Amino acid sequence: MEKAITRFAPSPTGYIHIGNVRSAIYPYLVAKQTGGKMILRIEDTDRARYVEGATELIEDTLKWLGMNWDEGPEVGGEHEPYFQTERQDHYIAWAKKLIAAGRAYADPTTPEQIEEYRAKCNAEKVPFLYRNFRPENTPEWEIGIPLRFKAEPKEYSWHDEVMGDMHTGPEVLDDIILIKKDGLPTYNFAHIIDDEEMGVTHIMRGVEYLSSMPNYLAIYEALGLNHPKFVSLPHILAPQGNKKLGKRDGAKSVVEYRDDGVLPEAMLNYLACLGWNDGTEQEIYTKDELIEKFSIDKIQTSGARYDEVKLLWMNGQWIRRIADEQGIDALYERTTGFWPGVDASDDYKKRVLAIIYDRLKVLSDLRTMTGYFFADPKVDMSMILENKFLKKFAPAELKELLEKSIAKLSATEWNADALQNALNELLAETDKKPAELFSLIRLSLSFAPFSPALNLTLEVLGKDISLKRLQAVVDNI
RNA sequence: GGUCUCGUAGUAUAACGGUUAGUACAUCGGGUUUUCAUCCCGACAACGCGGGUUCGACUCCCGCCGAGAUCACCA
Repeated sequence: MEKAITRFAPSPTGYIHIGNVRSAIYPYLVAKQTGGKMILRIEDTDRARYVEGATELIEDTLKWLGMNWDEGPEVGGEHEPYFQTERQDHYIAWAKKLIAAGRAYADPTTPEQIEEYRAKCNAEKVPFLYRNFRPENTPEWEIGIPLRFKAEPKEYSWHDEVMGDMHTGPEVLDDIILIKKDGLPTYNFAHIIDDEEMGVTHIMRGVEYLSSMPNYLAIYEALGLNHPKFVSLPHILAPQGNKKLGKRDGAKSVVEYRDDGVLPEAMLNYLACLGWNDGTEQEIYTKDELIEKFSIDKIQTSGARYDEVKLLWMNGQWIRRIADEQGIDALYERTTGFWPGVDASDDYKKRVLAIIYDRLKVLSDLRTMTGYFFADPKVDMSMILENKFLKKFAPAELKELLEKSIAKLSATEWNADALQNALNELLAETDKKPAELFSLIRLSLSFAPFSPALNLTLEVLGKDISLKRLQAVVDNI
Protein backbone atom coordinates (compact mmCIF):
# COMPACT_ATOMS: atom_id res chain seq x y z
CA MET A 1 0.00 0.00 0.00
CA GLU A 2 1.25 3.46 -0.83
CA LYS A 3 2.37 5.42 2.18
CA ALA A 4 -0.20 8.05 3.01
CA ILE A 5 0.73 11.48 4.25
CA THR A 6 -2.25 12.87 6.09
CA ARG A 7 -2.71 15.87 8.26
CA PHE A 8 -4.80 17.21 11.05
CA ALA A 9 -4.94 20.96 10.66
CA PRO A 10 -6.90 22.59 13.44
CA SER A 11 -7.22 26.24 14.05
CA PRO A 12 -6.16 27.22 17.58
CA THR A 13 -9.43 28.77 18.61
CA GLY A 14 -10.21 26.65 21.65
CA TYR A 15 -10.48 23.10 22.81
CA ILE A 16 -11.01 20.05 20.65
CA HIS A 17 -14.43 18.63 21.24
CA ILE A 18 -16.25 15.43 20.48
CA GLY A 19 -17.56 16.84 17.24
CA ASN A 20 -14.19 17.51 15.73
CA VAL A 21 -11.62 15.00 17.04
CA ARG A 22 -12.69 12.46 14.52
CA SER A 23 -11.09 14.47 11.78
CA ALA A 24 -7.83 13.75 13.56
CA ILE A 25 -8.56 10.09 14.21
CA TYR A 26 -9.24 9.06 10.64
CA PRO A 27 -6.14 10.72 9.19
CA TYR A 28 -4.12 9.14 11.96
CA LEU A 29 -5.46 5.66 11.21
CA VAL A 30 -4.83 6.03 7.49
CA ALA A 31 -1.28 7.26 8.03
CA LYS A 32 -0.41 4.44 10.43
CA GLN A 33 -2.06 1.78 8.34
CA THR A 34 0.05 2.60 5.34
CA GLY A 35 3.25 3.24 7.22
CA GLY A 36 3.01 6.90 6.29
CA LYS A 37 2.90 10.02 8.39
CA MET A 38 0.39 12.25 10.04
CA ILE A 39 1.28 15.90 10.13
CA LEU A 40 -0.07 18.29 12.73
CA ARG A 41 -0.35 21.75 11.27
CA ILE A 42 -1.66 24.72 13.17
CA GLU A 43 -3.82 26.96 11.02
CA ASP A 44 -3.52 30.17 12.95
CA THR A 45 -4.04 32.75 10.24
CA ASP A 46 -7.15 34.16 11.86
CA ARG A 47 -5.57 36.29 14.49
CA ALA A 48 -8.90 37.61 15.75
CA ARG A 49 -10.07 34.17 16.80
CA TYR A 50 -6.72 33.00 18.09
CA VAL A 51 -6.89 31.68 21.64
CA GLU A 52 -3.82 31.59 23.85
CA GLY A 53 -3.06 28.04 24.95
CA ALA A 54 -5.29 26.40 22.39
CA THR A 55 -2.36 24.76 20.60
CA GLU A 56 -1.26 23.07 23.80
CA LEU A 57 -4.81 21.90 24.42
CA ILE A 58 -4.92 20.37 20.95
CA GLU A 59 -1.59 18.66 21.51
CA ASP A 60 -2.69 17.31 24.88
CA THR A 61 -5.83 15.89 23.35
CA LEU A 62 -3.98 14.06 20.61
CA LYS A 63 -1.40 12.71 23.01
CA TRP A 64 -4.01 11.51 25.44
CA LEU A 65 -5.72 9.58 22.68
CA GLY A 66 -2.38 8.04 21.83
CA MET A 67 -2.19 9.71 18.45
CA ASN A 68 1.30 11.05 18.15
CA TRP A 69 1.94 13.09 15.06
CA ASP A 70 5.01 12.44 12.95
CA GLU A 71 5.62 16.02 11.94
CA GLY A 72 4.48 19.22 13.53
CA PRO A 73 4.95 21.35 16.61
CA GLU A 74 7.25 19.86 19.26
CA VAL A 75 8.53 17.07 17.03
CA GLY A 76 9.55 19.17 14.06
CA GLY A 77 10.04 17.63 10.65
CA GLU A 78 11.36 18.29 7.20
CA HIS A 79 8.63 20.75 6.33
CA GLU A 80 9.00 23.20 9.17
CA PRO A 81 7.50 25.47 10.27
CA TYR A 82 4.09 24.01 11.06
CA PHE A 83 2.38 27.19 12.12
CA GLN A 84 0.86 28.99 9.18
CA THR A 85 1.69 32.41 10.53
CA GLU A 86 5.34 31.41 10.18
CA ARG A 87 4.95 30.40 6.56
CA GLN A 88 3.88 33.73 5.13
CA ASP A 89 6.77 33.87 2.66
CA HIS A 90 5.67 30.54 1.17
CA TYR A 91 2.18 31.78 0.47
CA ILE A 92 3.40 35.02 -1.00
CA ALA A 93 5.81 33.23 -3.30
CA TRP A 94 3.00 31.06 -4.67
CA ALA A 95 0.66 34.02 -4.88
CA LYS A 96 3.16 35.81 -7.05
CA LYS A 97 3.06 32.95 -9.49
CA LEU A 98 -0.67 33.43 -9.81
CA ILE A 99 -0.27 37.15 -10.28
CA ALA A 100 2.36 36.56 -12.96
CA ALA A 101 0.02 34.15 -14.71
CA GLY A 102 -2.77 36.72 -14.60
CA ARG A 103 -4.81 34.54 -12.25
CA ALA A 104 -4.83 36.81 -9.23
CA TYR A 105 -5.34 40.49 -8.74
CA ALA A 106 -5.07 43.07 -6.01
CA ASP A 107 -8.51 44.25 -5.05
CA PRO A 108 -8.85 47.80 -3.76
CA THR A 109 -12.62 47.56 -3.29
CA THR A 110 -13.69 48.60 0.18
CA PRO A 111 -15.70 46.27 2.43
CA GLU A 112 -18.53 48.80 2.32
CA GLN A 113 -18.61 48.65 -1.45
CA ILE A 114 -18.63 44.83 -1.37
CA GLU A 115 -21.48 44.92 1.10
CA GLU A 116 -23.37 47.09 -1.33
CA TYR A 117 -22.88 44.61 -4.15
CA ARG A 118 -24.05 41.83 -1.95
CA ALA A 119 -27.16 43.73 -0.85
CA LYS A 120 -27.97 44.51 -4.46
CA CYS A 121 -27.84 40.84 -5.40
CA ASN A 122 -29.94 39.85 -2.43
CA ALA A 123 -32.53 42.43 -3.38
CA GLU A 124 -32.63 41.12 -6.93
CA LYS A 125 -32.60 37.54 -5.68
CA VAL A 126 -29.64 36.57 -7.81
CA PRO A 127 -26.62 34.74 -6.43
CA PHE A 128 -23.84 37.06 -5.34
CA LEU A 129 -20.71 36.37 -7.33
CA TYR A 130 -17.82 38.67 -6.84
CA ARG A 131 -16.49 38.03 -10.28
CA ASN A 132 -19.45 39.98 -11.68
CA PHE A 133 -18.15 43.03 -9.85
CA ARG A 134 -14.48 42.61 -10.65
CA PRO A 135 -12.82 46.07 -10.52
CA GLU A 136 -11.57 47.29 -13.88
CA ASN A 137 -8.37 48.91 -12.77
CA THR A 138 -6.41 47.02 -10.22
CA PRO A 139 -3.25 48.26 -8.57
CA GLU A 140 0.04 46.44 -8.28
CA TRP A 141 -0.34 43.95 -5.41
CA GLU A 142 1.40 44.59 -2.11
CA ILE A 143 0.70 43.59 1.45
CA GLY A 144 -2.15 45.71 2.72
CA ILE A 145 -4.37 45.05 -0.27
CA PRO A 146 -6.41 41.87 -0.46
CA LEU A 147 -5.38 39.52 -3.24
CA ARG A 148 -8.15 37.75 -5.10
CA PHE A 149 -8.17 34.75 -7.34
CA LYS A 150 -9.36 35.44 -10.87
CA ALA A 151 -11.88 32.72 -11.53
CA GLU A 152 -12.61 31.25 -14.92
CA PRO A 153 -16.10 29.83 -14.70
CA LYS A 154 -16.30 26.25 -15.88
CA GLU A 155 -17.64 22.89 -14.86
CA TYR A 156 -15.68 20.63 -12.57
CA SER A 157 -15.81 16.91 -12.00
CA TRP A 158 -13.80 15.18 -9.36
CA HIS A 159 -13.79 12.15 -7.15
CA ASP A 160 -14.32 12.16 -3.45
CA GLU A 161 -13.20 8.98 -1.69
CA VAL A 162 -16.27 9.02 0.50
CA MET A 163 -18.93 10.84 -1.49
CA GLY A 164 -18.07 9.40 -4.86
CA ASP A 165 -18.03 11.19 -8.19
CA MET A 166 -18.86 14.85 -7.91
CA HIS A 167 -19.84 17.42 -10.45
CA THR A 168 -20.65 21.12 -10.34
CA GLY A 169 -21.52 23.80 -12.83
CA PRO A 170 -19.64 27.05 -13.52
CA GLU A 171 -21.92 29.14 -11.31
CA VAL A 172 -20.05 28.19 -8.16
CA LEU A 173 -16.67 29.52 -9.27
CA ASP A 174 -15.79 32.88 -7.83
CA ASP A 175 -12.98 35.30 -7.11
CA ILE A 176 -12.15 34.20 -3.61
CA ILE A 177 -9.68 36.01 -1.39
CA LEU A 178 -6.25 34.42 -1.39
CA ILE A 179 -4.40 36.82 0.85
CA LYS A 180 -6.10 39.08 3.31
CA LYS A 181 -5.40 42.72 3.94
CA ASP A 182 -3.17 41.73 6.86
CA GLY A 183 -0.89 39.85 4.50
CA LEU A 184 -1.87 36.41 5.82
CA PRO A 185 -3.51 33.90 3.56
CA THR A 186 -7.05 32.64 3.91
CA TYR A 187 -7.62 28.98 4.66
CA ASN A 188 -8.73 28.53 1.08
CA PHE A 189 -5.30 29.37 -0.23
CA ALA A 190 -3.01 28.39 2.62
CA HIS A 191 -4.11 24.79 2.91
CA ILE A 192 -3.49 24.17 -0.77
CA ILE A 193 0.04 25.50 -0.55
CA ASP A 194 0.87 23.68 2.67
CA ASP A 195 -0.57 20.37 1.52
CA GLU A 196 1.44 20.66 -1.66
CA GLU A 197 4.70 21.55 0.04
CA MET A 198 4.24 18.96 2.76
CA GLY A 199 3.47 16.19 0.32
CA VAL A 200 0.01 15.48 1.71
CA THR A 201 -1.66 12.61 -0.14
CA HIS A 202 -5.10 12.63 1.49
CA ILE A 203 -7.04 15.69 2.51
CA MET A 204 -9.44 14.43 5.13
CA ARG A 205 -11.78 17.08 6.39
CA GLY A 206 -15.44 17.72 7.13
CA VAL A 207 -18.06 17.75 4.39
CA GLU A 208 -18.59 21.47 4.89
CA TYR A 209 -15.70 22.02 2.47
CA LEU A 210 -17.40 20.13 -0.29
CA SER A 211 -19.08 23.19 -1.69
CA SER A 212 -15.76 25.01 -1.90
CA MET A 213 -14.15 22.22 -3.87
CA PRO A 214 -14.53 23.75 -7.35
CA ASN A 215 -12.72 26.87 -6.21
CA TYR A 216 -9.91 24.78 -4.77
CA LEU A 217 -9.73 22.76 -7.96
CA ALA A 218 -9.43 25.98 -9.93
CA ILE A 219 -6.49 27.06 -7.79
CA TYR A 220 -4.71 23.71 -8.16
CA GLU A 221 -5.23 24.03 -11.88
CA ALA A 222 -3.98 27.61 -12.10
CA LEU A 223 -0.91 26.64 -10.10
CA GLY A 224 -0.31 23.58 -12.23
CA LEU A 225 -0.56 21.25 -9.25
CA ASN A 226 -1.93 17.77 -8.92
CA HIS A 227 -4.34 17.59 -6.03
CA PRO A 228 -4.30 15.06 -3.22
CA LYS A 229 -7.15 12.62 -2.71
CA PHE A 230 -10.20 14.21 -1.19
CA VAL A 231 -11.87 12.47 1.72
CA SER A 232 -14.96 14.26 2.98
CA LEU A 233 -15.98 13.26 6.46
CA PRO A 234 -19.67 13.47 7.35
CA HIS A 235 -20.61 15.45 10.40
CA ILE A 236 -21.18 14.21 13.87
CA LEU A 237 -24.64 15.43 14.80
CA ALA A 238 -25.78 16.92 18.09
CA PRO A 239 -27.95 14.70 20.33
CA GLN A 240 -30.92 16.94 19.58
CA GLY A 241 -31.84 18.43 16.26
CA ASN A 242 -30.05 17.70 13.05
CA LYS A 243 -27.20 20.11 13.23
CA LYS A 244 -23.60 19.23 13.41
CA LEU A 245 -22.33 18.94 16.93
CA GLY A 246 -20.60 22.10 18.01
CA LYS A 247 -19.68 23.95 21.16
CA ARG A 248 -23.03 25.72 21.09
CA ASP A 249 -24.78 22.40 21.48
CA GLY A 250 -22.75 21.78 24.58
CA ALA A 251 -20.16 19.59 22.90
CA LYS A 252 -17.78 18.76 25.71
CA SER A 253 -14.08 18.96 25.16
CA VAL A 254 -12.30 15.68 24.81
CA VAL A 255 -10.11 16.31 27.81
CA GLU A 256 -13.21 16.85 29.91
CA TYR A 257 -14.09 13.22 29.33
CA ARG A 258 -10.57 12.28 30.31
CA ASP A 259 -11.09 14.16 33.59
CA ASP A 260 -14.34 12.28 34.16
CA GLY A 261 -12.54 8.99 33.83
CA VAL A 262 -13.27 7.96 30.28
CA LEU A 263 -10.43 5.83 28.96
CA PRO A 264 -8.69 6.96 25.79
CA GLU A 265 -9.19 3.48 24.36
CA ALA A 266 -12.94 3.84 24.72
CA MET A 267 -13.01 7.35 23.31
CA LEU A 268 -10.96 6.35 20.29
CA ASN A 269 -13.01 3.21 19.79
CA TYR A 270 -16.36 4.97 20.04
CA LEU A 271 -15.46 7.88 17.83
CA ALA A 272 -13.78 5.75 15.18
CA CYS A 273 -16.90 3.63 14.95
CA LEU A 274 -19.27 6.58 14.77
CA GLY A 275 -19.73 6.71 11.05
CA TRP A 276 -17.46 3.86 10.17
CA ASN A 277 -17.56 0.08 10.55
CA ASP A 278 -15.63 -2.72 9.00
CA GLY A 279 -18.69 -4.66 7.89
CA THR A 280 -18.50 -7.20 10.70
CA GLU A 281 -20.34 -7.18 13.98
CA GLN A 282 -17.31 -6.32 16.02
CA GLU A 283 -17.86 -3.39 18.38
CA ILE A 284 -14.76 -3.23 20.52
CA TYR A 285 -11.53 -2.39 18.73
CA THR A 286 -8.10 -1.69 20.08
CA LYS A 287 -6.12 1.09 18.46
CA ASP A 288 -4.02 -1.49 16.62
CA GLU A 289 -7.12 -3.23 15.32
CA LEU A 290 -8.48 0.07 14.10
CA ILE A 291 -5.22 0.81 12.33
CA GLU A 292 -5.35 -2.59 10.71
CA LYS A 293 -9.01 -2.62 9.74
CA PHE A 294 -9.84 0.97 8.96
CA SER A 295 -10.79 1.69 5.40
CA ILE A 296 -11.88 4.93 3.81
CA ASP A 297 -14.43 3.28 1.57
CA LYS A 298 -16.43 2.14 4.56
CA ILE A 299 -16.86 5.62 5.98
CA GLN A 300 -20.56 6.48 6.04
CA THR A 301 -21.89 9.16 3.76
CA SER A 302 -24.49 10.49 6.15
CA GLY A 303 -24.01 12.22 9.47
CA ALA A 304 -23.99 10.24 12.69
CA ARG A 305 -25.56 11.36 15.91
CA TYR A 306 -23.39 11.54 18.97
CA ASP A 307 -24.65 9.23 21.71
CA GLU A 308 -22.96 9.72 25.05
CA VAL A 309 -24.81 6.78 26.59
CA LYS A 310 -23.16 4.43 24.16
CA LEU A 311 -19.76 6.02 24.76
CA LEU A 312 -20.17 5.36 28.47
CA TRP A 313 -21.30 1.80 27.82
CA MET A 314 -18.20 1.29 25.74
CA ASN A 315 -16.07 2.79 28.47
CA GLY A 316 -17.47 0.24 30.91
CA GLN A 317 -16.55 -2.47 28.44
CA TRP A 318 -13.03 -1.13 28.26
CA ILE A 319 -12.66 -0.88 32.04
CA ARG A 320 -13.59 -4.54 32.33
CA ARG A 321 -11.46 -5.52 29.39
CA ILE A 322 -8.36 -3.93 30.87
CA ALA A 323 -8.99 -5.51 34.26
CA ASP A 324 -9.70 -8.93 32.80
CA GLU A 325 -6.92 -9.03 30.24
CA GLN A 326 -4.18 -6.93 31.79
CA GLY A 327 -5.04 -7.36 35.43
CA ILE A 328 -6.19 -5.15 38.26
CA ASP A 329 -2.77 -3.56 38.57
CA ALA A 330 -3.04 -2.26 35.03
CA LEU A 331 -6.48 -0.83 35.67
CA TYR A 332 -5.34 0.58 38.99
CA GLU A 333 -2.69 2.63 37.24
CA ARG A 334 -5.44 4.40 35.35
CA THR A 335 -7.37 5.34 38.48
CA THR A 336 -4.96 7.88 39.94
CA GLY A 337 -6.89 10.98 40.89
CA PHE A 338 -10.28 9.32 40.83
CA TRP A 339 -10.42 8.09 44.42
CA PRO A 340 -12.18 9.88 47.25
CA GLY A 341 -9.76 12.26 48.91
CA VAL A 342 -8.39 9.89 51.48
CA ASP A 343 -5.11 8.31 52.35
CA ALA A 344 -5.05 4.60 51.91
CA SER A 345 -2.44 2.17 50.69
CA ASP A 346 -2.21 1.23 47.05
CA ASP A 347 -2.74 -2.34 48.09
CA TYR A 348 -6.00 -1.58 49.85
CA LYS A 349 -7.28 0.53 46.98
CA LYS A 350 -6.46 -2.26 44.56
CA ARG A 351 -8.50 -4.68 46.64
CA VAL A 352 -11.42 -2.26 46.58
CA LEU A 353 -11.01 -1.80 42.85
CA ALA A 354 -10.97 -5.55 42.29
CA ILE A 355 -14.42 -5.99 43.77
CA ILE A 356 -16.01 -2.86 42.38
CA TYR A 357 -14.63 -2.37 38.88
CA ASP A 358 -17.45 -4.17 37.13
CA ARG A 359 -19.83 -1.48 38.34
CA LEU A 360 -17.86 1.44 36.93
CA LYS A 361 -18.98 3.34 33.88
CA VAL A 362 -16.38 6.03 34.31
CA LEU A 363 -13.41 5.98 36.66
CA SER A 364 -14.72 8.97 38.56
CA ASP A 365 -17.54 6.72 39.79
CA LEU A 366 -14.94 5.58 42.31
CA ARG A 367 -15.35 8.88 44.08
CA THR A 368 -19.03 8.33 44.73
CA MET A 369 -19.09 4.57 45.04
CA THR A 370 -16.24 3.72 47.39
CA GLY A 371 -16.54 6.20 50.24
CA TYR A 372 -17.49 3.60 52.88
CA PHE A 373 -14.34 1.61 52.20
CA PHE A 374 -12.27 4.49 53.48
CA ALA A 375 -14.34 6.07 56.22
CA ASP A 376 -17.15 4.97 58.48
CA PRO A 377 -20.44 5.91 56.86
CA LYS A 378 -22.89 8.10 58.69
CA VAL A 379 -25.44 5.89 60.40
CA ASP A 380 -28.82 6.60 58.86
CA MET A 381 -31.38 4.29 60.42
CA SER A 382 -34.09 5.31 57.99
CA MET A 383 -32.24 3.51 55.21
CA ILE A 384 -32.62 0.30 57.17
CA LEU A 385 -36.04 0.83 58.69
CA GLU A 386 -37.58 1.89 55.39
CA ASN A 387 -35.85 -0.66 53.19
CA LYS A 388 -38.36 -2.64 51.20
CA PHE A 389 -37.13 -5.96 52.56
CA LEU A 390 -36.64 -4.80 56.13
CA LYS A 391 -39.57 -2.55 56.93
CA LYS A 392 -41.74 -5.50 57.89
CA PHE A 393 -39.48 -6.32 60.82
CA ALA A 394 -39.72 -4.73 64.23
CA PRO A 395 -36.55 -2.86 65.27
CA ALA A 396 -36.03 -5.34 68.09
CA GLU A 397 -35.96 -8.19 65.63
CA LEU A 398 -33.45 -6.41 63.44
CA LYS A 399 -31.32 -5.81 66.48
CA GLU A 400 -31.44 -9.47 67.36
CA LEU A 401 -30.53 -10.45 63.82
CA LEU A 402 -27.54 -8.16 63.86
CA GLU A 403 -26.38 -9.49 67.19
CA LYS A 404 -26.55 -13.03 65.89
CA SER A 405 -24.64 -11.93 62.80
CA ILE A 406 -21.94 -10.32 64.90
CA ALA A 407 -21.59 -13.44 66.98
CA LYS A 408 -21.39 -15.65 63.91
CA LEU A 409 -18.94 -13.51 62.01
CA SER A 410 -16.71 -13.00 65.03
CA ALA A 411 -16.08 -16.70 65.04
CA THR A 412 -15.40 -16.88 61.32
CA GLU A 413 -12.12 -17.03 59.52
CA TRP A 414 -11.89 -13.78 57.54
CA ASN A 415 -11.73 -14.73 53.93
CA ALA A 416 -14.32 -14.61 51.17
CA ASP A 417 -15.14 -18.31 51.10
CA ALA A 418 -15.38 -18.76 54.83
CA LEU A 419 -17.47 -15.62 55.10
CA GLN A 420 -19.85 -16.88 52.44
CA ASN A 421 -20.23 -20.15 54.33
CA ALA A 422 -20.91 -18.30 57.52
CA LEU A 423 -23.50 -16.14 55.84
CA ASN A 424 -25.19 -19.21 54.40
CA GLU A 425 -25.30 -20.84 57.81
CA LEU A 426 -26.68 -17.69 59.30
CA LEU A 427 -29.43 -17.77 56.73
CA ALA A 428 -30.40 -21.25 57.81
CA GLU A 429 -30.10 -20.54 61.51
CA THR A 430 -32.23 -17.41 61.39
CA ASP A 431 -34.60 -18.76 58.79
CA LYS A 432 -34.41 -15.54 56.81
CA LYS A 433 -34.27 -14.91 53.10
CA PRO A 434 -31.05 -13.59 51.58
CA ALA A 435 -32.84 -10.40 50.62
CA GLU A 436 -33.63 -9.79 54.27
CA LEU A 437 -30.50 -10.77 56.13
CA PHE A 438 -28.03 -9.64 53.49
CA SER A 439 -29.72 -6.31 52.97
CA LEU A 440 -29.54 -5.64 56.68
CA ILE A 441 -25.84 -6.45 56.93
CA ARG A 442 -24.98 -4.73 53.71
CA LEU A 443 -26.71 -1.50 54.67
CA SER A 444 -25.22 -1.57 58.14
CA LEU A 445 -21.76 -1.80 56.66
CA SER A 446 -22.11 0.77 53.91
CA PHE A 447 -25.24 2.90 54.19
CA ALA A 448 -24.88 3.11 50.46
CA PRO A 449 -27.51 2.38 47.82
CA PHE A 450 -25.34 -0.36 46.34
CA SER A 451 -22.15 -2.24 47.02
CA PRO A 452 -20.28 -5.33 45.87
CA ALA A 453 -21.15 -8.87 46.91
CA LEU A 454 -21.51 -9.07 50.67
CA ASN A 455 -18.77 -11.57 51.42
CA LEU A 456 -16.30 -9.59 49.33
CA THR A 457 -17.26 -6.34 50.95
CA LEU A 458 -16.75 -7.88 54.38
CA GLU A 459 -13.44 -9.36 53.39
CA VAL A 460 -12.02 -6.10 52.07
CA LEU A 461 -13.40 -4.02 54.92
CA GLY A 462 -11.73 -6.34 57.41
CA LYS A 463 -12.98 -7.97 60.56
CA ASP A 464 -12.52 -5.13 63.01
CA ILE A 465 -14.20 -2.48 60.93
CA SER A 466 -17.02 -4.74 59.82
CA LEU A 467 -17.92 -5.83 63.33
CA LYS A 468 -17.57 -2.31 64.64
CA ARG A 469 -20.01 -0.99 62.05
CA LEU A 470 -22.54 -3.71 62.77
CA GLN A 471 -22.26 -2.96 66.48
CA ALA A 472 -22.80 0.75 65.80
CA VAL A 473 -26.14 -0.06 64.23
CA VAL A 474 -27.10 -2.31 67.13
CA ASP A 475 -26.34 0.58 69.47
CA ASN A 476 -28.58 2.87 67.46
CA ILE A 477 -31.65 0.69 67.37
C1' G B 1 -32.90 31.69 -3.36
C1' G B 2 -28.32 29.22 -6.16
C1' U B 3 -25.07 24.99 -5.72
C1' C B 4 -23.98 20.40 -3.41
C1' U B 5 -24.88 16.29 -0.05
C1' C B 6 -27.68 12.88 2.78
C1' G B 7 -32.46 9.54 3.98
C1' U B 8 -32.82 1.18 7.34
C1' A B 9 -35.96 0.66 14.46
C1' G B 10 -35.26 6.25 19.50
C1' U B 11 -29.61 5.94 18.31
C1' A B 12 -25.22 3.68 15.62
C1' U B 13 -25.14 0.29 11.80
C1' A B 14 -25.39 -4.79 8.43
C1' A B 15 -27.51 -6.12 3.69
C1' C B 16 -24.04 -4.81 -2.13
C1' G B 17 -31.81 -7.94 -6.85
C1' G B 18 -34.31 -13.21 -3.85
C1' U B 19 -33.14 -13.16 4.22
C1' U B 20 -38.73 -14.43 8.97
C1' A B 21 -34.40 -7.27 7.05
C1' G B 22 -29.04 -9.18 11.11
C1' U B 23 -26.11 -6.78 15.30
C1' A B 24 -25.09 -3.21 19.25
C1' C B 25 -26.74 0.89 22.59
C1' A B 26 -31.27 2.51 24.80
C1' U B 27 -36.19 0.73 26.60
C1' C B 28 -39.20 -3.30 28.79
C1' G B 29 -39.43 -8.42 31.01
C1' G B 30 -36.77 -12.67 33.16
C1' G B 31 -32.42 -15.48 35.31
C1' U B 32 -27.50 -15.56 38.32
C1' U B 33 -28.61 -16.26 47.09
C1' U B 34 -29.41 -8.80 49.02
C1' U B 35 -28.64 -3.84 46.51
C1' C B 36 -26.18 -1.67 42.22
C1' A B 37 -23.48 -3.51 38.25
C1' U B 38 -21.42 -7.40 35.36
C1' C B 39 -22.92 -11.75 32.78
C1' C B 40 -26.91 -14.72 30.42
C1' C B 41 -31.97 -15.28 28.20
C1' G B 42 -36.21 -12.94 25.97
C1' A B 43 -39.43 -8.86 24.05
C1' C B 44 -40.48 -4.25 21.59
C1' A B 45 -38.88 -1.63 17.37
C1' A B 46 -36.84 0.23 10.88
C1' C B 47 -36.21 0.07 4.78
C1' G B 48 -39.38 8.69 4.02
C1' C B 49 -43.37 8.84 -0.14
C1' G B 50 -44.84 7.81 -5.25
C1' G B 51 -43.82 6.00 -9.89
C1' G B 52 -41.01 2.93 -13.00
C1' U B 53 -37.05 -1.30 -14.63
C1' U B 54 -37.32 -6.59 -13.27
C1' C B 55 -40.02 -13.06 -12.53
C1' G B 56 -38.45 -10.45 -8.02
C1' A B 57 -36.53 -4.50 -5.21
C1' C B 58 -33.94 -1.61 1.06
C1' U B 59 -30.73 -2.49 -2.97
C1' C B 60 -31.06 0.17 -10.05
C1' C B 61 -33.66 4.77 -12.55
C1' C B 62 -37.00 9.15 -12.15
C1' G B 63 -40.03 12.47 -9.39
C1' C B 64 -41.56 14.26 -4.70
C1' C B 65 -40.96 15.05 0.45
C1' G B 66 -37.78 15.65 4.48
C1' A B 67 -32.94 16.84 6.65
C1' G B 68 -28.13 19.10 6.26
C1' A B 69 -23.82 21.88 4.18
C1' U B 70 -22.24 26.20 1.74
C1' C B 71 -22.63 31.00 -0.60
C1' A B 72 -16.84 35.74 4.90
C1' C B 73 -10.53 39.69 4.14
C1' C B 74 -13.59 32.14 9.52
C1' A B 75 -11.57 27.90 9.12
